[in-house]
Amino acid sequence: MSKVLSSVAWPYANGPRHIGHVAGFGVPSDVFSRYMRMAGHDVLMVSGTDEHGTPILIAADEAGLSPQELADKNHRLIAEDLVALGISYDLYTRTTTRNHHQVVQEMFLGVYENGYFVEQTTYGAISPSTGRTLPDRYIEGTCPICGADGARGDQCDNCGNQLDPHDLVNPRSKINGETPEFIETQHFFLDLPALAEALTAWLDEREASGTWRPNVIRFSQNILKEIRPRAMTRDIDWGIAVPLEGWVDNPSKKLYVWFDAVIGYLSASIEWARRSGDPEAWRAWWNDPEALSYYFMGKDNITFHSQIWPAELLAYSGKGDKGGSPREYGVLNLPTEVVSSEFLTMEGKKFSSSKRVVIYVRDLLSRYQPDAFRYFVAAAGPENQDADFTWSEFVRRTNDELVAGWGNLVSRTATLVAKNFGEIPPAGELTEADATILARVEDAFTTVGDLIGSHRQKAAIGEAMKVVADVNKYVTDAEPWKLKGDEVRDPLATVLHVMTQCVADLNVMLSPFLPFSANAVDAALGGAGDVQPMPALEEATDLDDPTRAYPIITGDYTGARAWGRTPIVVGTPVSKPAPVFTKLDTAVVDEELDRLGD
RNA sequence: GGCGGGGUAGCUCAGCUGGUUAGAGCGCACGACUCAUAAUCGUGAGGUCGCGGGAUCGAGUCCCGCCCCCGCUACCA
Repeated sequence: MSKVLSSVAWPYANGPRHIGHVAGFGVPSDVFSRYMRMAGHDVLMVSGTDEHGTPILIAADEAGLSPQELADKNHRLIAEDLVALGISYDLYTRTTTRNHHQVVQEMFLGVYENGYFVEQTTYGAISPSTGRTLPDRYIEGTCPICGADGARGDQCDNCGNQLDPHDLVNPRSKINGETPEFIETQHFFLDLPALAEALTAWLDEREASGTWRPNVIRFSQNILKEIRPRAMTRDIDWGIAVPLEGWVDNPSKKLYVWFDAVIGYLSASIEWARRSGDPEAWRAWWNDPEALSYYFMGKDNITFHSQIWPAELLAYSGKGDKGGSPREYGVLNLPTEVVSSEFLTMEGKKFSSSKRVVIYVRDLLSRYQPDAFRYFVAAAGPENQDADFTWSEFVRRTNDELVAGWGNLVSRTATLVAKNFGEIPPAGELTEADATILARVEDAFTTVGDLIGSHRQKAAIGEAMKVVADVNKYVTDAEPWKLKGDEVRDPLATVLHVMTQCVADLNVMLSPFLPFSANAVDAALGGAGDVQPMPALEEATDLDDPTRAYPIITGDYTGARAWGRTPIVVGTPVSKPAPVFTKLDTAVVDEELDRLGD
């Protein structure tokens, strides 16, 4: 049994999340975490809403809200969506808590005292009307190279050249059209070159483990080659204050959102510990070198998890070229594995809210079962390469695989048992076919478990579904519906017992993927419906500010079923079940396509 | 431009360090069965593995060139 930290990417609070987001970090992290708990590990699963940064300000301005009001609104929406998906966080919190601010400032001071911050004067754009940093991408103008209009500050889409915003002809703000002002400004840069050697050693060691996805490790090593200092502060009035004299009271200098967001993994662990009653409990996952940590995200976040975050941890721990020693948090663990998904597209196109090429989590779950979506992501998601979500494929996967394959096996098993015995019958002497299918199903725990443990969820659920087909075949061959009469009462009981055991096993095996229906199937077989514990939304008080409350996601997952066969109990009453999965009318394909923009 | 990924049956995709007649699911055709949300089981049709070269006894699987598609490209989050 190991301590396993399950670190899930922090959804950004500038709006509700679409299914592409949760396909990347949500479903994979939950499948993994549920499985690891069942396998006996001590899992701490944390995340939260990322609420700082320029896009929040822009979205708030558009909505006529303050940044905090906008973040409050979206944090709640996002948290509700994640609960509805059944993502089993131990704590899902947010970055505007007092606790998070304190932890981020402590991390800053640790890095600062060890000498890994260098103060530099830079030349940057600000909005004259607000005084805020104007990021490159929010500046547009005429390309100085090809003369095309509409070039962005970072790059011209017309000629493809990398640009400096200052070189643009007639630069203007994309936010309000005003002409940006270029000013000299002081910032703290994280001295990444001084950490490059330690980062390289860490990545080499991780590569040697052979567990990282090849594209993630290669991309990470690649960006290391061109490593250079990066500014960790911004001219902005929304964010976490820089905890140094002359800076802390400056309302227009804040820490860069990414500096603080990745620290969320640590601050959420600490918040969880404080709420659990043992404020030091988080250390078992962060200070013990034996503890494992897995980070789940979409590929756009790789840089921040395989470079910036490890660099912050190394710098705080005093493990770069400049040495140093940690402060109160001690030496902190680096990621065991950065598990990145590729991207999900929507009907062949990139998700785009403005073009209405999108389906939000909330809208999908208002019309379809969460497990149908979870199944789609696990079976056909962007695990190793970009994957396309289409409504016709979603309907097909649901109807032909979930309903017709697995749901039907559950249904025919429970019905046969209910009709013939009304309870789980005892097994008599096993035939070779009985023994073979029982062994086949039990062996699959190892195969499927190993695949989930190595983040090959597509292969894992594919293998489980193959076993479902094998059990269906066993039933067809055994023909229990032909066993009528007292003289075949025992053989009938045996077949139904074996079927029920196989279904119960498969239900446990599929439960990390399909937690809601796992509980329904368990109930259909006369169980308590408690195979998979579920997360809940709670209204929590800020630990350091009694006047403030916010929703968190938490849960008690200690009751998760063990990974492996649990013998069914003879005599358990079983009645004819209602369908567990809803078959979809193929008309929904056209209905949903009509909702999309062109 | 740079980096990365991908182009394999109608569709979605497996094919690890090269080796017998290239696989799965779905779809399609035919058959079996009827316990089951018309679900299940079997059989079959269907591919010059993007294009062109190359080294090899032998390549979808290695090397070179080319053509398409997608993503990332760091002070955007």
